[in-house]
Amino acid sequence: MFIELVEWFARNGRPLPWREPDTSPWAILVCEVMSQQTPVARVLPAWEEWMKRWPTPRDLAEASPSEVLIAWGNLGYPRRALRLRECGGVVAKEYGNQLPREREKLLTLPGIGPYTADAIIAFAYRERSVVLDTNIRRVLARALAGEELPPKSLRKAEVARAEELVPDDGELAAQWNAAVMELGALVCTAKNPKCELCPIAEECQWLQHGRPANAAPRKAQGFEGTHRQARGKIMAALRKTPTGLSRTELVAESGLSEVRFAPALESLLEDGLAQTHRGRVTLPR
DNA sequence: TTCCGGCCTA
DNA sequence: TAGGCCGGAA
Repeated sequence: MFIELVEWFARNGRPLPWREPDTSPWAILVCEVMSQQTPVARVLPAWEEWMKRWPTPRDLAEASPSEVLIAWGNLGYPRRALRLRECGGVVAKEYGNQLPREREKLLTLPGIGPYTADAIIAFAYRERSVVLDTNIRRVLARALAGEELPPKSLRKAEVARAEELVPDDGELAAQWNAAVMELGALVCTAKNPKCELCPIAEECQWLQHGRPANAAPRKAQGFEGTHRQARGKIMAALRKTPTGLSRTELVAESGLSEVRFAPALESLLEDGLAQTHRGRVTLPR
């Protein structure tokens, strides 16, 4: 399985700039955080500009929150932009501006959870780690367990199953993780997978069993999204006018009704994504 | 309109 | 361990 996947990756992997060997660990961290929520096509230009502007953790930490939020633009989930900046501050102060390599230390950094820590260990430091993002989880669920999709939350058994496949050698482990992830992104997709292009189709339990649908289909998103959407509209208005707006102007600019506006603004203030300043609402200074 | 995701909180 | 957080593609 290793050879098939790594050879497939060598031929079919996308030439993404952060895969260049001279990419710094910090640049890879930035890319991972951006990619947590956003398709590669939109991360690409944002990452290029971001790294040119703030090449090291300290550079980012020294920028103001409002600058950072404006540069983050519409990448989504702006709390993560603030956490990334805080993360830069911790790395600058506690680790001499060098991203640590130990998993336990990475996990203490703001905005860095198990997936991102493992991805950094693999892709920045080329050391062995068990990377489990949704792409990899889906590929393994299909190939090994014959299931269409993995469960929502990670169980120990799933980690153990993945662990067995990761090579001992760090460089080979990094290649394995990258190859499985890319297969999930390009071929073994959630919908309409291209099994005819899959290098491990012969071994895939899911394909051999006729691609059965998941036992319990994921429940529909329903009616949510309105609050998040309202937050997004307010953030967009604040990015557009960094000098700030009166509350009345902000209601108008966001196009929200008062009943949607009020709780959304309140939650943004609580999250530190906005602040009030002499009767005006602004991005955090 | 529906779908996607890693971190964090409760 | 489930649910909230964002925006754009399909």
